[in-house]
Amino acid sequence: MSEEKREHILDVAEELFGHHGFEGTSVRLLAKGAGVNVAMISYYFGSKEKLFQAMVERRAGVTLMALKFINAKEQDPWKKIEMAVDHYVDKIFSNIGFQRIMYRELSLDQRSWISEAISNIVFQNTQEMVSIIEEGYKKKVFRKVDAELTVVTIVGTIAKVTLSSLLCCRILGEGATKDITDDSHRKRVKKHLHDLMKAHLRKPDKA
Amino acid sequence: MSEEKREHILDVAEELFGHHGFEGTSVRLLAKGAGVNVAMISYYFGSKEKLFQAMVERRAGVTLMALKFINAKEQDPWKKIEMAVDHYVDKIFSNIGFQRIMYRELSLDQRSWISEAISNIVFQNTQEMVSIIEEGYKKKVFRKVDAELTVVTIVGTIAKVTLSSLLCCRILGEGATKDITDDSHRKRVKKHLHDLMKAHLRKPDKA
DNA sequence: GCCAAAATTAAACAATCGTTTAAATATGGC
DNA sequence: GCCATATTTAAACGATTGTTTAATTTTGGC
Repeated sequence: MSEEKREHILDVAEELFGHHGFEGTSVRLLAKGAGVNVAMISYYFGSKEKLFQAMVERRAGVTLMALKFINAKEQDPWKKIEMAVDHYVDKIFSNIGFQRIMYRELSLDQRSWISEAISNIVFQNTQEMVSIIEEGYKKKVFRKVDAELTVVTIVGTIAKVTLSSLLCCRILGEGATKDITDDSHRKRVKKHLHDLMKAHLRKPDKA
Repeated sequence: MSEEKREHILDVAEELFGHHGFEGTSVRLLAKGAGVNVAMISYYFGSKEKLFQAMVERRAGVTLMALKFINAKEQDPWKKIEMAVDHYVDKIFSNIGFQRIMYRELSLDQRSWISEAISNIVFQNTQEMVSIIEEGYKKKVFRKVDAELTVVTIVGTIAKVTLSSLLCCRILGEGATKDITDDSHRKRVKKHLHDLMKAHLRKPDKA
């Protein structure tokens, strides 16, 4: 099979699985969406579940390397946190569909091996973020906080905003005209998280 | 139908929908789980979707009243925020299954009327929390922050922790022995959020 | 232009889906 | 104990599920 056709099917799969879930997306709908015959899904990928797996594996693990790169750089923890937050926000906003699939899958007990794979990815990313915070302790620029839950707060905030366009636009209250992918939302989330982390990690003024 | 039997079916439905999703839970599985004949689901509730609706409506809207009660009390905003956070944590930790169903449904384009209903509930709760923060502005005890995203941060943190037992226990790293519902997790999340909000909302010391 | 391999097709497969039917049983007022 | 109503049952309904089959078309090296 041509590589571009395979990629096209995976693109369509990500789109449809994102909107309707795994069980809610039939093989016939996938085939029609990709403009191929129903039998081609089994022919190319083996099964619906293996197509799902291929779709997950295509996206997974890319974030980790970027985080490691940020963390490896020789610079002050404040800048690192800021860069990591920006990277997270950009990454998730650029892959909202896949983001929703990941967290939906994590909350289900349906395909445990995929849940575990996703869990591994998220866990490794979290650890990388934690090590940034811990470096801040050592360099005595951050106060002691609950590092793990601080990372959860960052990721959780972004995940919540990108969970639902409908809800996000109502809560952020910038009119229904703007889509969730609008740049203003992205900037606003970044600003909020920078502000939040600055206040949260700053050492108290010695009185 | 006896009220207790109806409640029992709804309990089982919440459990199964929570673990396997709407499309992943067959009517026959629901019936077997509740110990009734398959036909009884249609007989009692009309359809699988109406059973789902009944299950959602049973839980929805209860949180809002409690929040309004907290907000109505005459006391300082710091105490209100603390109480609201505690209430949110307790509420969500006590209904993890339903929590997962809500956010899963919000991220899907499958049953739009249910998504809208859930969106309404979450939005109203958010507004109530925002008004607590805004009262803090007026009383000049909170600094100006992005109130809406601050609420998203609180809810997002709790949602992320309760999303997956597997992931939560790995990130929080307290051994696989402890379940996600363990009291220590709940306390730790409360402490983190109290600490976070204190740092985030505190007015900077005038230097 | 030929031929084996790969790709694509429509049709059929058994299994399961949500729901309905019609018969059997249980219930409660009289 | 009788009868109308409500409940419960097993069986069947047509539709859709994911996958396979077998026939057909397309492809690329020689």
